[in-house]
Amino acid sequence: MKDATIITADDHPLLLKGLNDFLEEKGFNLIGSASNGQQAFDLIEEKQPDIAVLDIQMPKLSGLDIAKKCTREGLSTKIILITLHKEKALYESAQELNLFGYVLKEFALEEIESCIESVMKGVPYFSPHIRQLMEQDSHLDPRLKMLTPSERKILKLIARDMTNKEIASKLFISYRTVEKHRSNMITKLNLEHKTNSLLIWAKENHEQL
Amino acid sequence: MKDATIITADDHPLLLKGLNDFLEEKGFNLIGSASNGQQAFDLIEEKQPDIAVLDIQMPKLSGLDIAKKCTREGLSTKIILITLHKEKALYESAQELNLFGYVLKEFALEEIESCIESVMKGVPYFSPHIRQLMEQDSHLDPRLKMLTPSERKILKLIARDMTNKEIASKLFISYRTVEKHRSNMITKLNLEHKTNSLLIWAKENHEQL
DNA sequence: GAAAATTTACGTGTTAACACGTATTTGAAT
DNA sequence: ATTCAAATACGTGTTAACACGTAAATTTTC
Repeated sequence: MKDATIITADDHPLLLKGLNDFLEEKGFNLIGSASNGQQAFDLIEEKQPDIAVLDIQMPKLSGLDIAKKCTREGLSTKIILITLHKEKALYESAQELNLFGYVLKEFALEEIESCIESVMKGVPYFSPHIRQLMEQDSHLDPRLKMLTPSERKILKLIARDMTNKEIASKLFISYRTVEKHRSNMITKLNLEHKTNSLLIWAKENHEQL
Repeated sequence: MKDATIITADDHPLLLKGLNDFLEEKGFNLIGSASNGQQAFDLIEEKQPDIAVLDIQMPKLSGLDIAKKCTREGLSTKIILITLHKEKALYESAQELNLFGYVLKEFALEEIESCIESVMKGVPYFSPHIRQLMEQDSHLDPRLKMLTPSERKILKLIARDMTNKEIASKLFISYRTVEKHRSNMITKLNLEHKTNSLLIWAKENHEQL
């Protein structure tokens, strides 16, 4: 069962060593390893492994970029991403790309093992941890759910440093409308009644918008 | 020479495994390992190792917090920090705390080995990489050097969401003075002449302040 | 197809953040 | 002792961001 071929890639040598050591100790069939995205993709093309365990953030080519290229070029390598961040977008695009797993770096080693073993059987594995986080949106500010679609759109533009007038002309609406949305959002988000509170909030929370 | 006692701590199991495996392969005298900050500090107190290799970002107690506590409690353990980010503040506070080394996660394993060996001899080790980055301030916005001390102080407070009046009363100066500093900073930093340009800039660049 | 939510928009008023000029004081360097 | 940068502060004016109320048009939902 453990004869499925695996390659790994990470730009952090320590982490890569930890991962490779671990896989070898557990008897997995590790056939290659890369320290950046381009190398990783070349390796996948050359060796056509069954599984590739990739870091998301790598110089030149990210793990996600690699997943896209593999899909485009019809490579059947199943991809497991390892990352520091819980990004919802990834989870959502898992179906479109050949993403078979998604593991956080802080997870226990057992979880990584489970993930690889599951993927070997062809069963996608997304940790219960992640499921929970994603589906409950528990890491998101619950107040965000109070906002309507238009409000959200405007909030994103605020986070991109646009003024009410700029937003208004971009969206072909009156700047007074934008002002109103802003005011409503401040109420909904229960922010301090200071002049730039919304801009500040948008800047600080732009990740989750 | 390699009989100096070492403990390690990191909340990412893979990285911790990589680090520990590496140290043991190289024949270092690894006597303990922790997976979070509190555990790490307890371990240092208990075993009083010569060297502690700590991740900066850990739950509960960060690597820097641990360094502070060790200094306060007179522990002589020499601390090496491992981190993802190049933070200037760390480099600057190295002298005050018992920080003996500072290594980026993307560094090669050899560099980590060099660092530990150097610290064993009592010689602080800050990678040439980091030196270069820090001293050239190449990653810093050169415009920051245009700012005077007072301006910088105010800019930091702006980044902490304080209004001119709040800053003024905190610093016991007139809010008009703060306004003037703000205006001058906008000119010096060559920002867009929009109402919130300085707040935006401060928010986006608060890391390097 | 009626009810509810959302989007659009304005009137009116307040405050914070800026521009630009000017001016005094202070501390450090020479 | 003088010079010069920095810190302090005000006058005056403009603009952007908010509060709060109101209200019509549109879309969604049931």
